[in-house]
Amino acid sequence: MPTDESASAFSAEPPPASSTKKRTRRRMTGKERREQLLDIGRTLFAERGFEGTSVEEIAHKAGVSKPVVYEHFGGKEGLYAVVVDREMRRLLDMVTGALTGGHPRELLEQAAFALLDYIEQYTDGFRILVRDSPVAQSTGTFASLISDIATQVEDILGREFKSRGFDPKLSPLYAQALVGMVALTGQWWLNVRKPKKAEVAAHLVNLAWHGLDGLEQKPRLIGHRRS
Amino acid sequence: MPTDESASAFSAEPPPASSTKKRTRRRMTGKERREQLLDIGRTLFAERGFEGTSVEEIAHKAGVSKPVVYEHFGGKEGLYAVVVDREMRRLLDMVTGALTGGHPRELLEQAAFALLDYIEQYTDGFRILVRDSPVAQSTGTFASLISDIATQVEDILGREFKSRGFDPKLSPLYAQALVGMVALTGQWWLNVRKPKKAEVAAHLVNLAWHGLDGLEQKPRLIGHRRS
DNA sequence: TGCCATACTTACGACGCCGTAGGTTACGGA
DNA sequence: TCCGTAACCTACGGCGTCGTAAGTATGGCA
Repeated sequence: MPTDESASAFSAEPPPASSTKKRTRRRMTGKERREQLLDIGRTLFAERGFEGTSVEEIAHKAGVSKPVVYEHFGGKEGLYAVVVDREMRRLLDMVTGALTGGHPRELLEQAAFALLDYIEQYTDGFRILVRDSPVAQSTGTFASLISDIATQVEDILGREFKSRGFDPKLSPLYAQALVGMVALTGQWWLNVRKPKKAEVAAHLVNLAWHGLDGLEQKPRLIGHRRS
Repeated sequence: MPTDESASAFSAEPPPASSTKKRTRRRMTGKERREQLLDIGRTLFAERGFEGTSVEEIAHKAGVSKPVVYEHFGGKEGLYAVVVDREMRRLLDMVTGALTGGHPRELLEQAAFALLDYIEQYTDGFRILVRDSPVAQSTGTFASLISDIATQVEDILGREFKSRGFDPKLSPLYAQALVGMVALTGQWWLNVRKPKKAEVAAHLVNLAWHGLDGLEQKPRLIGHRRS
């Protein structure tokens, strides 16, 4: 069950020492170690939050001592910043990359599906993005990074709105609403895993597109590409 | 600007000592102090999170020393638990209390409006509910308390679904989607305050009811009671 | 083979925070 | 006016954590 990308190619703990001789621990290149620390940090931040995670623990899980972390990132905040930055990039890339197709409904489908994809593939990253950043007011005054993501999606809606004769000033509102819909449902789905992802996506699009009034019984995705 | 209810009737700091004689500090009854600590705790937890808040700081802001907090709540977790419990009660009361009217669309309107109301009136409480709980897996495996709230709303949807011939197994999904929609939008709205609350509610209901396809240009609330 | 940059360590100082032991003050009633 | 109870305080022990100073091993390359 591939929960999260884990590039760490080696066991974090030193090998069980089959021989009496103390097996000299594998030495990584700077880059390798850096990536490994990022992976571990992401995992820990996701499950304990920023303040709840200690540098010592990160270092320990990497089978390494504290100063190594300081060497690479200058501290906890540094590491966290890089983790968050990468996840935001990734999510944004996935969402915008999925926005193919001209029909607005197709766009909606792709976006929703991409977000669910991200949530499934990079669960830890998603958990971090949903939490509050420690250095609040960094980007502005947004409470959650996800809310921030939504603002980057709103221009897509804005264009659509304009072409339909709606007030484009409302696009941020609707963007937040749509993202919130998918995000919270995704969060819930992570713990239930009951309907399959594609089915969840179909229902979400069904709701977003037709509304409660025109709800269909057995919704199907139209422009569905990847599994 | 009444951001949050703040029952604290006295300044937290001791009076600036106008005379040379050390002005003896006001003494509260147990109940008063308890409420005051809850207020302060709510505020601090909202802005710094659970782990980021220290008992010392809470006590200090109350113009009191640490052991007082321990006397009343037995520790940080105790205080936090009470704060969370009260906020969940409050939100739930407001939402369920607003569910009057028979037409499903009216129900939706009332609920959405109530949630926005709560967000506006008890901002700090909302911020706490949106964050993760420190003792995760306490209620189950839910990441956010809001998600938990949604599950308590789903049976309303469930009934409606059954009467419409939809699969009631899907009501949790749609409940999460609807709550997520309002919650994230509310969070965003807290920092923008651009359209008025009633207008936001109208648009949200518009989206939830008609969907993107049947969007109306100037939505109006129907069963709108209080301001 | 020997050098040396780079990866990594042990050890420590300082600080903040949790939680408690035990003493002190105010206040209301007899 | 005295006394008991409820509200509150000072002072500490202990722990975990951050971040740094200074030294050690490793392995590629001349």
